[in-house]
Amino acid sequence: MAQPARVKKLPRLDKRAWIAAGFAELAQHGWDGVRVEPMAATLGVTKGSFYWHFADRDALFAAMFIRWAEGRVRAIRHETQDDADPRALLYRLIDLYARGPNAQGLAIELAIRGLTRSDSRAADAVAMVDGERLARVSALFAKLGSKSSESEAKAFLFYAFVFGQSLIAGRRDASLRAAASALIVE
Amino acid sequence: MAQPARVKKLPRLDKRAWIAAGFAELAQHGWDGVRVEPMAATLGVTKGSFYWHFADRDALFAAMFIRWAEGRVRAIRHETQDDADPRALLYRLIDLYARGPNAQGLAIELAIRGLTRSDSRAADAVAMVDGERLARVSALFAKLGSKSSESEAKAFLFYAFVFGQSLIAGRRDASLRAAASALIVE
DNA sequence: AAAAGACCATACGCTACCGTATGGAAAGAA
DNA sequence: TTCTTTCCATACGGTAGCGTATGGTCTTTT
Repeated sequence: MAQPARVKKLPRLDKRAWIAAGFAELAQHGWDGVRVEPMAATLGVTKGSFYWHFADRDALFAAMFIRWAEGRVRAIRHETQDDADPRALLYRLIDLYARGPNAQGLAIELAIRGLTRSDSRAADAVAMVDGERLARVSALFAKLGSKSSESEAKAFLFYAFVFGQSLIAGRRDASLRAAASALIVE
Repeated sequence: MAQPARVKKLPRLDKRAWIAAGFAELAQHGWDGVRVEPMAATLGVTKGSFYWHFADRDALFAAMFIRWAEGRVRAIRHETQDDADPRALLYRLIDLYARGPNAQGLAIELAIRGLTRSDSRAADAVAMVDGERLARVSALFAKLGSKSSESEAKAFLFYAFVFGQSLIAGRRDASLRAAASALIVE
């Protein structure tokens, strides 16, 4: 009596559920944590489920790359569609990636970027996302009056800063972050 | 006849050799690649050697954190001691971390930074290095005429950009990188 | 030369996974 | 209901790597 309780009733998982579980592990323990049997345990199933949905562990990785890229592109388009006040939007974007909220998503992004050297599929996904981001932000800077070449440079600087800041900031230096942001946006 | 040749004669390794091998693996295959038995094989010894020098695999990690932090701090002091032309020095620093040269060191740095969330020893090492870097670069900006608070913000922006750029740049966008660099330094 | 210490080889037990094979149960179609 | 498809459990065999135990071989000291 007293089942593990980890599960509501009958899981009946699909690919999506496994991919989501993969991202959860990736965010917390890196690629090292994305292992079939432990994930099956936390999902309340056995690996029999996994190997029905995926050929092998690597197939899950591939699916995660694709899903991540698609999701990111969609999110970026959504985040940048309200172009009433470009300057305010830029500040909001910085906040969006500033460690505090969505540490999850940031960890995932960094983990995927860590593979770009060795895994071409990861590199493709990242290239796709970066292309979308740079195009969108570049457009925002153009709207603020920059020339085409300058807006591209600013967009590059913008995103390089956003990611770099997430790497070096220790959660407390909010004032430093704000001051540096102003240097870019203003 | 025809030994494996991987080794000159009698290795007789010490801690340093193992740590160096650890960094080599880390740069190429991430923390996943830092495994005792495979490393022993490429070093031409057996793991008997490893477990004489280190208590366990984790002890190697700890040693790597410390060595990395020390080496980085030393390097930064050396790189920034020639303060004749601060502006030129800043450009040189950017080049130093721009993917092309020293992809090795960059991969190591990113790998270590990837652990800061889960491993406090890695977090300590990174904090130590960042502190040194920010202090040094901040001093450079001060020398260029910035006020204390502003020079700190610029230093923060500078290093955030440097690392972020290494994450998103695809080796070819040298012109973008140059334009963005000018936005910071000038 | 003999003893002490530093370094490594060999061999072993053990755990954590991977992937496969096969037989069910659950859910939908006929 | 019966058949079919979809999904999962169970049970294997296999590998890679961790850490230990023990004895051997250099190297240095006395």
